[in-house]
Amino acid sequence: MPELPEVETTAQLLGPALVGSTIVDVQLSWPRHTPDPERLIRELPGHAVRDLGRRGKYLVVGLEPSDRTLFVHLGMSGRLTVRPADALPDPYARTVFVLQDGRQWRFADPRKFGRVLLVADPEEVTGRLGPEPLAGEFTADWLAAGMAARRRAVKPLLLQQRFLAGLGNIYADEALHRAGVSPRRAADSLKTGEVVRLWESIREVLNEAIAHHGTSLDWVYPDGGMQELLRVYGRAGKPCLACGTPVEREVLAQRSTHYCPRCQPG
DNA sequence: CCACCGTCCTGGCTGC
DNA sequence: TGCAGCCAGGACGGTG
Repeated sequence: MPELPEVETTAQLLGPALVGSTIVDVQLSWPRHTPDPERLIRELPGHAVRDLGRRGKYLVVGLEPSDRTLFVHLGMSGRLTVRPADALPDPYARTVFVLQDGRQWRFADPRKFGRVLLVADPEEVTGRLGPEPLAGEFTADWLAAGMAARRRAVKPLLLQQRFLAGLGNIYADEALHRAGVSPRRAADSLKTGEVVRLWESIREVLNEAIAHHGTSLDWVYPDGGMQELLRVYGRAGKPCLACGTPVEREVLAQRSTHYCPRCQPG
């Protein structure tokens, strides 16, 4: 998916276009995107966008006058755009929020793995998420304690959103490479220095990706500039940028995993 | 707690 | 050129 940096980029790009706009209609061509389509159609119109934020990989839309919250998860292929009233239709626009001035806020999602959720209590969604990697709550000490309590391999642990919110397959691989930690290492086997390096690497790679508007993905962010800065993801067989050893790819926990066998031993 | 599998979906790429 | 098969950024639920 779109991971944390891509969602953050989306929130920053859409904020100026959406904040203050009122939603007057909701059109669903793929109702399964949302658990209760009729409720969405009934309750959302009339609300204005108060603010736009992000939590983990969710776009968080604060609404007024009621204090309901709209969450959008982009899944694997979701893309959010705001288009003029007379824009050509998008065959992949599964949900269209029509704004008062006629513009269309579109959720296009070819693979249909995305989600749209309207809730009264945001905790219904955020309560199942681990800490924000870029917030103060995510400290090296917290990471060390969390890892020490888990025996599973470190990469699948980093992908678990209830452990830490926002990392996906690309940035998990990148963070582990920067930290010099093998994705297969048991979480509780990392030494303190390795945990600290991993903590720094996670924050570094996410901040860098946000600065470059995320990574180019087929359906999502064709202009993301992080693509060329990836060191292992998608580079199987190519030399590690640090040591020249060919990058390896293997499947770990059902996910393709890229790493340098020399920089990330074990 | 954890490894592993299936499921939800479609489009693009690869190789025959 | 055509096309079947394989692959993909996520996440959940079930099983052992």
